[in-house]
Amino acid sequence: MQKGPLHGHIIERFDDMSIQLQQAARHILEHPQEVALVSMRELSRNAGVQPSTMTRLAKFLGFSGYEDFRGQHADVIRVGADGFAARALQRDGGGTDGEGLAQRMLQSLSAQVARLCEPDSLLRLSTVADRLGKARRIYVLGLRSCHSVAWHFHYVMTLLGEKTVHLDGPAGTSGDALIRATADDVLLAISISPYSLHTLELAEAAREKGVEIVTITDSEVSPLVTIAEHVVLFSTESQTFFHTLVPALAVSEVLCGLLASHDRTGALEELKRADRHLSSMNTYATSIPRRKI
Amino acid sequence: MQKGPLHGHIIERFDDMSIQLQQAARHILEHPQEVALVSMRELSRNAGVQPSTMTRLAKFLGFSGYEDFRGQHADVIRVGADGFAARALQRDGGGTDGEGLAQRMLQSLSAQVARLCEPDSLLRLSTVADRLGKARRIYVLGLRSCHSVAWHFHYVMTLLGEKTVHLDGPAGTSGDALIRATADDVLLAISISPYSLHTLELAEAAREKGVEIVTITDSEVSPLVTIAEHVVLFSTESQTFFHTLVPALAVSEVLCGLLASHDRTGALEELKRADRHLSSMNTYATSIPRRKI
DNA sequence: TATCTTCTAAAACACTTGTTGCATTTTTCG
DNA sequence: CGAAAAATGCAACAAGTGTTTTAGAAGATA
Repeated sequence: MQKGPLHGHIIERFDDMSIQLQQAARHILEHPQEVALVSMRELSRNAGVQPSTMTRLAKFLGFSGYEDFRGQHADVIRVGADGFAARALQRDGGGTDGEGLAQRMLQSLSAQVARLCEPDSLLRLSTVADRLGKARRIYVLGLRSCHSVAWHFHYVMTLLGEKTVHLDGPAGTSGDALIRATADDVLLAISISPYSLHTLELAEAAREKGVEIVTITDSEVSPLVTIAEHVVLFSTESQTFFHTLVPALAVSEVLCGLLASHDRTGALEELKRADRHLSSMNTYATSIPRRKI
Repeated sequence: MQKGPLHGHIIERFDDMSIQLQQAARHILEHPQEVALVSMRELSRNAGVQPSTMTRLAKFLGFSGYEDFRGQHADVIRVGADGFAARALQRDGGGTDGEGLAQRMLQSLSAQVARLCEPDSLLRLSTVADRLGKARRIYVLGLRSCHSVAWHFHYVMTLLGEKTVHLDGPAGTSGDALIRATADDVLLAISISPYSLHTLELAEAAREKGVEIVTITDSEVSPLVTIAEHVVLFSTESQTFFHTLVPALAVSEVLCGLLASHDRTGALEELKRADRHLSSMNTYATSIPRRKI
């Protein structure tokens, strides 16, 4: 039984309460969850107290009213679900309104990434990594907002070899690379709600060619789930009007990491080759350019 | 996140639901606890659905009404609290070596995003957001691995208007858009070590035209810092051979959020326009395609 | 005991809740 | 295309919510 800071607060002030208030408080100490789960009137009935007593108790404890009191209890339940989000609750709220939003966004993103550590997620991740590792070739498909994730996955994988093909040609040729896809290949499809129609069409087409589908998507009821062999889920919730792709990118990177760790020596070999090539192409600034002006 | 038998039940019947029912169900799948913790009307508001739809969903799932439905969810929370011994088990849980790496990666990523909440970071973020907000136009530059971040920033911003120009033309035309850049504009340059030479060259060229540089980069000694007016830093440390871009993407999203919040009503207006256009173009799958095979 | 203060019970209040019937829109199918 | 059916939004409803006010009961003080 979890007992938030409220628990201690109630005990502290217990001795100063009137008999009725104590009776109400005692019942709440024994059934903290019920505060959030049932109505005040029902709670007061169960506690053998008048409804008004509950309001008085809430105010006695320093809340603006019973609804505030219940809100706190609800929060305890919410964060109790995954202890990581507990940190998100400890917002000190300082700073300008802009900084407040930024802080809320970042804390929520951090928590969402942490939530991917659940056993179920981890299992799915390693399953998918295994499947991708066994594939002859990996076709990577992610349109619109998911382009960033798809491309990043592809980019990292190109450093490790040439297993991946990015389905994102210009001039509407996105899907053409699938021409030579076979049953030995896998399509990694990435999409979030609202689901791009083109992604679904291409995935369906690939499936009909016998290509196995693996998907990174945002919900159990994503249309991709119905046609995919393996699924990894992530959350897209954000404090803003648009969906976040930070957890999705994290998933993508983890998959890259797992794939690389399957064949550590081979990966290192390929990396060296990429390094040599890129430096011979003068791609990177090897030293910080002195200011000439 | 605990997901009772209700979870499976909803998924099972999901395909038979109408669109509105699906939207409600989707929200509940993602926030099962909220069903018990907030009122139906508030839940429906958060799900973007009419209150009646919730009642209908409950009945569709075989409950006598919404209150029954909520009761079930409350029960899940009640028993979940006691059976938290199970959660302790999943903490260090053995798992395969692959899962170990995944877990380490995710926890580290989560921590790195959380570290962006430091006051210094928050201040830089809001400063940069202000500067970007005042610019006539924002040129966005991110090559190679940073392409994903640059593109995602640009993509989100296109939903809000046409302030941004993505410097990423095909066939080596990346920088051409800078032709019409003036001192009223800002270049948002994103780069990590090893720094792409082309990025530095373009940034330098822009600066000579009087364009102010704002950069999202990985170090105080990044070459971009020397020519940039404002800087936001993030970490790229990862448990793998490649650098992570998850914190960078988080920074980008926060900037988008801040920019949108500067002009909330204008942003909403633009969003509606984008919505109308995209749906008229039939871009998204409005319903899950029934399996025809 | 008389008086004052504190506490409790009950009722009235304004408001929100979950629900339902109806008109309208959208989809389906002949 | 047009009729039938399904799905949706809207508004009204009764019931229940948390709160406040009131009057009276209980207890303390002198």
